[in-house]
Amino acid sequence: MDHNPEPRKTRIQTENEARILDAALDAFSIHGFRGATVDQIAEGAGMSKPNLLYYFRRKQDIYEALIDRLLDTWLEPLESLNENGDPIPELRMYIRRKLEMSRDFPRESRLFANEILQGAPRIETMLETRLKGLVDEKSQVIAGWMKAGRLNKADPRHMIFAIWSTTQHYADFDVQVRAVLGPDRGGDGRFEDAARFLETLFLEGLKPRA
Amino acid sequence: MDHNPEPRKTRIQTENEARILDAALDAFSIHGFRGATVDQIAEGAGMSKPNLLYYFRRKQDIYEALIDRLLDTWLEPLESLNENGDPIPELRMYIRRKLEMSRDFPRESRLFANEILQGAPRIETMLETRLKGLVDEKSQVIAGWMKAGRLNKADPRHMIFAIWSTTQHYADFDVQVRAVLGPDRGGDGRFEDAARFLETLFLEGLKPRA
DNA sequence: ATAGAGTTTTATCAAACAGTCAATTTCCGT
DNA sequence: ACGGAAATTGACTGTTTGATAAAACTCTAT
Repeated sequence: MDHNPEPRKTRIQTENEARILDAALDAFSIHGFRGATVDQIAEGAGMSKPNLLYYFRRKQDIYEALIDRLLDTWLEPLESLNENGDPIPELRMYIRRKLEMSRDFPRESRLFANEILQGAPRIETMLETRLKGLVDEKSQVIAGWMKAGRLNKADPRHMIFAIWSTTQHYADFDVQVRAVLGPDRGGDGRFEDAARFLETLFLEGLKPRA
Repeated sequence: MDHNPEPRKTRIQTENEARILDAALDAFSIHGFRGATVDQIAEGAGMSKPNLLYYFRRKQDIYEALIDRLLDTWLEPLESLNENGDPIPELRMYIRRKLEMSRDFPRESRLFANEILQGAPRIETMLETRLKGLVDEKSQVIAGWMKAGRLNKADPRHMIFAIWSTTQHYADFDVQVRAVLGPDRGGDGRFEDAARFLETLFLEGLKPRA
């Protein structure tokens, strides 16, 4: 019995949905849900507004499709934090991967930032269930490492916040970062400089050993 | 000669402008410039839209007034970083004050975040001049401390980014922070927990001395 | 108390907005 | 090549939005 007659997608449908989501990512990541317009997205996707609305009936449907697609990718680095690995390389890896995501998917990062800034009206439930669940789980792992003396004792949850904020900063506040660094240091090398700094910060801290 | 006949403000004018700016801060900090509406601000300020536009002729004028008022307050903590003080207490103080600003002025922080997220079209020049100038100056101070062996060697500019991002995270991503911490740890104590963690992170790092 | 500046409201506008509809055109398996 | 499904379009609707004009009202200094 075919109880889930998932309508198979045509070539054109697949292509156009991809074009729409890409253009919508441009718009929503900069202006947020309310600030972005359907006309703007349609123009970015190279099609008329009615045609766009043939694929996504409401503006909100586009937005939700984007958020859904984003979540798995976004949480994957934390999910793959391995309890049985060495704490230091595990942490180093996590920071590096989060920073790479800021470099490679800045629009996705900004979309997420915009949603949270606006009070996360559309993903609040997900924050309280899936995200909280994941952080709770990984906090236990980190707390275990700390108890075993393999990491300095500190609040694991705030540690995760610190990794999120420092790495996502290079996507969300990119304009500011580049303005402050100037043309010389603000080029492509800024992510390597950031990686070096964050490794020092998170592992060694700033106070000399004395 | 009175070449700048600054029109002195009446009582009503002073009161109403304050009410408008307060309501506008609510709206712009959540929805950004495009997403916030004049009607919404007028309602928040408890007056009709034409009345509001009697005080600020264009929506953009309200926004710019807010940004102007914000900037001095926002940069003050970094400005007061004292070259002649001890590096460790100076850093500790700077982090603490930035965190207090996130706690006491979350709307202002979100307004700023929204502006940067949107590519900072209205303050780009200021970022490249005033902000860059200040960061350049204070980076020299920090670099001096590092050269003297009073701080671990690291990129001062990225160090400032790290302090900005970690502290502002508690204002800009407040919804997420509270969702992840849950009702028990997400209460008013979260800023003290954050302060403790950030002090450990920035001074000691996470790798045990061993 | 009153004149004039300062304030508020009613009515209104054109543009931008999300979304609909019927008619047309394109695509694609047979 | 053809028929039906899929895709596209232009014309349109009702609403929201930023902004204006003019008339009516209120405050305050004299």
